[in-house]
Amino acid sequence: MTVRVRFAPSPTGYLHIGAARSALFNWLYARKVGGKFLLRIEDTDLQRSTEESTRSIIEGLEWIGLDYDEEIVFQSANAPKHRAAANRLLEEGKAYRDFTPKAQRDDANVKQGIAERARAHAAEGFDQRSNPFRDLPAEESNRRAAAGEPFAVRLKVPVEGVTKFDDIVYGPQERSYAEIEDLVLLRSEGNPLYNLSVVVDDIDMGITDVIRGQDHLTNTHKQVLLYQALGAPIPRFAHLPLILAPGQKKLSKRVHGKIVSLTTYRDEGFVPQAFRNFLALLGWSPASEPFAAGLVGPGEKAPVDEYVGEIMSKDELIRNFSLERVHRNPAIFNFEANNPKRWTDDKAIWMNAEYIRTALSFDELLPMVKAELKANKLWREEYDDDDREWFRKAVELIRHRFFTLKDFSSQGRAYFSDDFDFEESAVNKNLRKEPRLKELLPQLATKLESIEPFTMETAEAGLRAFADEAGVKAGLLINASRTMLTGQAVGPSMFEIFDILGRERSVTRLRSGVPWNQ
RNA sequence: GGCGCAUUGGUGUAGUUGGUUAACACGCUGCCCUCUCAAGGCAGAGAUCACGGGUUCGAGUCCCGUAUGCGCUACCA
Repeated sequence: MTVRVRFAPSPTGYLHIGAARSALFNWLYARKVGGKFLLRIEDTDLQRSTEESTRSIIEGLEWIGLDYDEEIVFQSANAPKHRAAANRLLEEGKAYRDFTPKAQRDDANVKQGIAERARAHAAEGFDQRSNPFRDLPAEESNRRAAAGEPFAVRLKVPVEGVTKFDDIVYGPQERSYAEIEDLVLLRSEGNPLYNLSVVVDDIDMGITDVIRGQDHLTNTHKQVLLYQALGAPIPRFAHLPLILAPGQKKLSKRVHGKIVSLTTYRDEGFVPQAFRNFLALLGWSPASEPFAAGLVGPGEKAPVDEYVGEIMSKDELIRNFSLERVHRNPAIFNFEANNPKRWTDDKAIWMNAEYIRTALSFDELLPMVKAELKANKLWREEYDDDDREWFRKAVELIRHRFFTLKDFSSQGRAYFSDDFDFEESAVNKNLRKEPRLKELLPQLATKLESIEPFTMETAEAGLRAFADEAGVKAGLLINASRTMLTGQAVGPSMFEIFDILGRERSVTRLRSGVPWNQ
């Protein structure tokens, strides 16, 4: 049977990186086994669901390269099916009407209220099967319903027994019916609830493998009960460890802000391949090669030089992926809220840099750099045309020290525009500390103008000769030139900068008095 | 409170029938390279494998307990 998996987010906000990771694992699994990856938007909570959020989910998946098969399913459109399923269970006596008036809950402390009630129940030896309407005769139930009395529909969970399932990640799971309440299927207003909707839709979509967050592990028992009541085959389940904040705290937008949203990474200049690679390694890892290949027997140490790298392309990720190697312990997303250098996980930033400088080919990198430059009005059409080779050379020169795509328009600005800012610290360090530079640099410019031909080598020879004549160290002129030409104290080799900027722009910038006049 | 899940350096992880000095990546420190900053190369610090018992000649690996964290315990999803 063909594997069919789904990613089923509720569109109540940005796409959380934990959800994105779930989507990724579903997708990797589907691609690995030649199955189908489906997308279902769980928009049953009409108050909280927004179209904007749906859009951001779809954009997020597209950005990170997860393509889905078949049409998107909107859960709200299936409400009639969910109701029909509940009514069928009602008719078959597997569910019942609960005429207890709906309890009012204040949204502020729901969790706390639930815990308190549960504690009270436990203290008095509460029986989950104590609902007085559970065994109301059908005629009376029908009569009261017909009379317009509001009711919720609950599943009639048997008094004795256990639900069991084998989780691919967490192993065999068992839960006594005594631990499971008669869950509500339909609210008194007639709207289906989460567990019912999920199960009915998963059956409807022919889902064979349910891969989702570990927060649903105990819910699964309720869903197994529903599959059984509905007479449908039970899919395989694989629950994924949660992604937590430092200190093992829940990663939430309210306390952690934009760091949890996938789109943040797009907006902050992440390469999608890099972020996908990073995410894949959160809660999963490939078998290290010596073990995978059987090169190392039990008890033997794996030779270090056979370690499999962590930088994996889409195909490598798919080839190596397996649900069996997903971990059970939660992964911590490491970052420091008040440290701009570590606004997100170090390793994510490192991996992004790795993609920018080496993992990506120039052709793969080009469209991203282009988009970044365009967004900052630094793109010129000639880069795609007459200046194509120059542009390539410039990008190859600077990409090796960048961490995000944004660096191309900030640190890299001086390569693409004559209108760039001088960093105060660079000016102080490389220019102001030596007053003679104000005179020397224009003289250097004149010297460079006389050099024929103007190349990396001749520029270097010219500069060094000029330094000797002037009786200063070459390093002084080199560092000063870097600041004059790029506005910065750091960057590529100075002679490569001369070469890439060309004689005319180099000379003009050396003569500019701008940094001194600021 | 009940039930469930987890626990290997700061972080992500490897560690496949229990077997010598617990491995790799990120981060950190130092050195080399050098016109700066990265990158790269080399070296290093950092883990009594949550804690306490038990089984065993031997436990990160098996068993029990404790602690901590997380999840579920909703007419939320």
